[in-house]
Amino acid sequence: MSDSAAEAPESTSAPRRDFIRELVADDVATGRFGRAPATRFPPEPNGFLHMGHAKSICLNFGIAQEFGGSCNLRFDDTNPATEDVKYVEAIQRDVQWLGFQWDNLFYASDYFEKLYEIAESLVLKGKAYVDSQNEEEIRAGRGTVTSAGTPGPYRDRTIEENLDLLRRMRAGEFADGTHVLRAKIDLAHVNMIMRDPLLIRIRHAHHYRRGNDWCIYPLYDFAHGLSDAIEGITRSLCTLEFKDSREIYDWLVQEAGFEHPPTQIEFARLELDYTILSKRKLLRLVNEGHVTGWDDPRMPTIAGLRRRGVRPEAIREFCETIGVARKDARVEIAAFEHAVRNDLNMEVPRVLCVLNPLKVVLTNYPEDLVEDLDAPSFPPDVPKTGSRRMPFSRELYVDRDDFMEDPPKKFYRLAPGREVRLRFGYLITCNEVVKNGAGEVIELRCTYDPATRSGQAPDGRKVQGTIHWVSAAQALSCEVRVYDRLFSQPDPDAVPEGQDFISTLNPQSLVVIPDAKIEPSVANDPIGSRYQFERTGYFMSEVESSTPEKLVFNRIVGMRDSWAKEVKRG
RNA sequence: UGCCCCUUAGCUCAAUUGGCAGAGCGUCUGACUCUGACUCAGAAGGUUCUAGGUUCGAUUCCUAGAGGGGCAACCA
Repeated sequence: MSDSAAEAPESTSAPRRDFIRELVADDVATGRFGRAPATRFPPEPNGFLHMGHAKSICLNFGIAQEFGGSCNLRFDDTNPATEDVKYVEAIQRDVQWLGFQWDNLFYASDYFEKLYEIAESLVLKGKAYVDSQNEEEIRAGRGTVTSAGTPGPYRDRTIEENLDLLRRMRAGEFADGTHVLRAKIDLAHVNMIMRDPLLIRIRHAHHYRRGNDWCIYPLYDFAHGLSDAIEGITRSLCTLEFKDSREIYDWLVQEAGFEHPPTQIEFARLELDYTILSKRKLLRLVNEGHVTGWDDPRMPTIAGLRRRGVRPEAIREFCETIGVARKDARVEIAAFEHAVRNDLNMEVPRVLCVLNPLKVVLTNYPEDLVEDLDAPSFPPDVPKTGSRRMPFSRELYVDRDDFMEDPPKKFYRLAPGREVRLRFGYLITCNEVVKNGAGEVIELRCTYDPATRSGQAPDGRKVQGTIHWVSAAQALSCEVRVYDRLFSQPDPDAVPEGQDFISTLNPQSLVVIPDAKIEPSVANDPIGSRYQFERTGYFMSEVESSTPEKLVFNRIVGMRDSWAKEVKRG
């Protein structure tokens, strides 16, 4: 102990400290809890995990890792009406996919007996009573934020009577809603939550885990802190809206007699531009068919992001950059997209894919020649190696966006009389524009310079533009699903009276391109492979619907596009 | 109308606890480039919500006010 300073070596790369980590570091330094830091991630299994949960997961599990503590996964399954085993399974899969492993897997529903014992002990101490008023009467008796509540007629029942009633509640003698167990605190308390909060209610319902063997269900305020205490949690991290619950949390763990009980710390929940992070609202999107399911690639759920192609590394990095504070936070989607690109940039191979094909015929290229061009799969600044062969021939496809008949001056792609470089290939010049009867451009007739196979002109002339292409005969047809933000405005809830977030759904959030053309080298890659389609974005072959015969790709995120900004500016 | 929380750059967060207000993202410029990507360099951007007070000195402490948010489910 004399050399305690040596036990806490200074880290050269100290993790970013937020106010919670400061507290935990202090706990460790002072030995406040007499045990290692212990956290928990406590979802209710009534929906899929989303980015907001990811923030909480990274915080709780991250603290455990950084401070040599532990983190439990606990299902707060105290409401039989909303919960389901399918959510339990999805949540476990998502937490692990994010890269975290819990020290213990617990269920609040396993604590029902212990919680009941605590309830009896509260009754015995005169700290809780059975109230037999109905819901309306209880609400009326609670008063309002500006006026005190008034005691109901059952508040002064004897301990014996309360104990008898509570036991009979448990035995299933009473119907739903006839009785409720309440803490006996203060009906005039300034904190509404402390006005004799409800502890236990009767629910003759099927619980996905307990079946029908239990009929009195603890409410959140009663179950949560005591569950934390039972598990030996030190710091119970939750979001800001539970601030007022802290008082009942402390009251209960103290009345229940826990030594060095956990304490609650609140932080701001995450809000992200152009999407919604509320299980209730996401459930509505699913139920009303606005999306295909919880794992629709447009959903901000972990399952949706995974299916879209986002890697867990990107989510973790994002959670680190947004930090933790007590201020309501709405984060720009650009910050998330940056994290996604930043992660993928260093990891995935490059490939050429033409989303909106426009035929190019090289009039001076031999009719039946097919060359094999060597194309490195990574740019020089990515420390990975590998290359593939790209067939090159007389008929190619380029992207319609890369041609303008009457280009503005800063457009340095293809246009009549202009020369561009085909990525990994030759320099070509557009000589002729072929149109159909409707005046639409349907083909470009170009010439290539045979001396430029290296991509360089021997005479040293410079071309500014390099565009992507595929060889028409060898290219694979594929479906590309271009996903965009789910909502059309940063705050989907900011709507006029009488409307709700559904009205702000972005009708362009999914654009399906049924017949894009991709280079043939990807033909035998496993489904679920990620790529950068050069100059276009990051994509992953769709796990649910891609087949070797018909490849389907999800767009994970587009490239940063300064030309698009230029165009937008006019 | 009561109690509680929050307010620092466009956004998210820092500021060694009272000592010259910084970073990442975004924006703009430029360099580099066979991706208008990446990378690199630089710039713009601040009445630290406001008004008082304490102090040699306040983003930090105190008072009042403004704005935003939470609390009156037998949800979590």
